[in-house]
Amino acid sequence: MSQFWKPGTEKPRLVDDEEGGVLFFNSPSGYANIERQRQRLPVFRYRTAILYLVETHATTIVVGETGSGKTTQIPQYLKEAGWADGGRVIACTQPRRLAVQAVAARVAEEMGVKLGEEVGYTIRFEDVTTQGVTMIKFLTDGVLLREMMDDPLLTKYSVIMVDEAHERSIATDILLGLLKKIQRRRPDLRLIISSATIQAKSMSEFFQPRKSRRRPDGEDLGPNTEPAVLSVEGRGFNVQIHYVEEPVSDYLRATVSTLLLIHDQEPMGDILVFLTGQDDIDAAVQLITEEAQNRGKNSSGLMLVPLYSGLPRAEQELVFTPTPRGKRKVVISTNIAETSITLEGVVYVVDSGFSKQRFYNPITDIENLVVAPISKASARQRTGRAGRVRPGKCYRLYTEEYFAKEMSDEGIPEIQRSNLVSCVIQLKALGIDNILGFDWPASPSSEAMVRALEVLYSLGVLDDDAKLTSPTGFQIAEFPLEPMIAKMILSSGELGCSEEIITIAAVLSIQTIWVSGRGSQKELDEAKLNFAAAEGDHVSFLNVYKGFLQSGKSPQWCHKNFVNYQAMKKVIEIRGQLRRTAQRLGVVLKSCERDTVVVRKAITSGFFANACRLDASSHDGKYKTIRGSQEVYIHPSSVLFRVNPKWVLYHSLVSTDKQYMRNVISIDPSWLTEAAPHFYQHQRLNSMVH
DNA sequence: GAGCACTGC
Repeated sequence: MSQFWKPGTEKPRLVDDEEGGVLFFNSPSGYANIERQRQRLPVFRYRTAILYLVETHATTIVVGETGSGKTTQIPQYLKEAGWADGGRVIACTQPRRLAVQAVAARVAEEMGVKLGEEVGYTIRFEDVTTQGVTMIKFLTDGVLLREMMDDPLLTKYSVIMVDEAHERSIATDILLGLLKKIQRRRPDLRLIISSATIQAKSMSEFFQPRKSRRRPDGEDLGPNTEPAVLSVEGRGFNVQIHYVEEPVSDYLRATVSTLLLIHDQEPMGDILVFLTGQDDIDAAVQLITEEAQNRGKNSSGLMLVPLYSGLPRAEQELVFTPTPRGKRKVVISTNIAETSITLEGVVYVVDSGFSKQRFYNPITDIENLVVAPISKASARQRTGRAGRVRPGKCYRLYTEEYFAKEMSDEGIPEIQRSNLVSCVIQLKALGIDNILGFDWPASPSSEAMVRALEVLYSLGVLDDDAKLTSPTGFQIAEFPLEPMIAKMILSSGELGCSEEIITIAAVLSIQTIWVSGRGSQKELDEAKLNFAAAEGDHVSFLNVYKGFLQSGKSPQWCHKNFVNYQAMKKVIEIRGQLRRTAQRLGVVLKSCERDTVVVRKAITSGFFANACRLDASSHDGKYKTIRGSQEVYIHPSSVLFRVNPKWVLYHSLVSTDKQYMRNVISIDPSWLTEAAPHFYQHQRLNSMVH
């Protein structure tokens, strides 16, 4: 989301909204009354209590609702109480980059200091801190995990506050597990776990010491290891909740009619609608437009604004344009508006009760995106979006009984829904050898862990004892990339094509380099053809990158070629970081010029497990994976679509009605045995070739 | 000839 705001620019003003989201703030606040504002926050009443608990307890869990002020105030209280004395640093982690920047800026302003001095932040590509000067440091939890690779005990921090712990992202969960471990070695360290709701109980159980030591009076045994729990009320307005009386069969139609009902009967105020994805949203916009036309004049005052992350930046920013007088803004959004973006002025929320969620099947090793019912916690979060400026109303398109009896309290933590390859290598690199016995806040399935161990073993990252190999395993862990991509970079050094492979790795790290939503699909396809390489998509990426450089990194060139300029800038940035990492690890930086064979061999060294063979008996482009004989097809967006080479490698699978391979190259099967003899025994492969 | 919830290093 960093496209919304660049540090150092003045407008629009961003303010932390206590949920890691960002609020665009209209009226500038005066410096004079900052102190008074701070004291009006609900958390202020708990200042002494918080400081006392942190002083006396190893772990303090703060349950703070929206608008409590915990994120901005607690680090300042800690600093005022001396936790940053003697060169120590107070850390506060956030799940998202933009939240890190916004909160740091806000706290620096409240303290009247220059951002990057006493108050700083670190996110990937940006370290706005000064060593020896910065006392309060905001950072993404991913960055803190990376810091642990150099300093496993995080010795420079006196207090670490993990904010938004209820979101249960993979990085947060790994961090919590590791911090619990660190605590035993560092009695001086204090943890604050900040969570929005109910999870406090399970969180408190997690931080409960296995056997509680008795503390004889007067003896200093360090802090109490029992976690303390403190609740701070929020400052949101009351939101009235409406349920449907009967379950709805078509939530899209129900959404549209609810929306029009609100518009007809309720006073002015913007509406926020939660749907699942782009398809839903586009369909809803069309339905509403048609319905509004049918109904005539009364429904003409709607300003429909779709919102999802795939939308071009300019269109995303439309959600922040002030609602014209006499109009009612209707933002139709994915989950992005649940946590990442906060909209000012929303009074009505329509909640479909669904969102798209990732699920991972360790047996097939496939991640799937599925429309699934949301949790109660999610429903409450969505509801809260209506009470930011004045009392609001939330329309839930499910019954009250369903909410009470069927909905789960919390969603399944991300770590239990994901492929664990990156997560396992990170723990291994931090010296956690017993992955299956690691104390997780929520344990992933052993199948998923075993599958990750297998993949890492086949990549040569782990040895027979499941220990990180040296140097390969340690080197791969150093890269901020999926291990299979990192492996491909290491091999490229030996094959003499690291410059090309690093470009490919950077492109694969971002969602897409193409512009979406401008012009027709046909135009985009034609534009892509200019860069198409017979060898496949990865080689085509190299052509785009080359063209971009030759144009002098021109935005006009991008526009003409349907290439996303922001994405290309990101590619350059990531590429730079990967080059520096590669150099540090002794990977020879070299270009292979036009030799696409070595490029594809390097890709094969990382992705050999994703090899597929064209099924000769079928004529519809059906492939079979070598590993599991699964039926897969080349995605129509690939340059190899309908080309159907006999042997291919894919980067990832996306499953809809069929399993589609995305980002595909053609290979020679002999490269497979060359790259991974242990994985492809000769006999087996030979029998498939003939 | 079709589809990409959302983050992060």
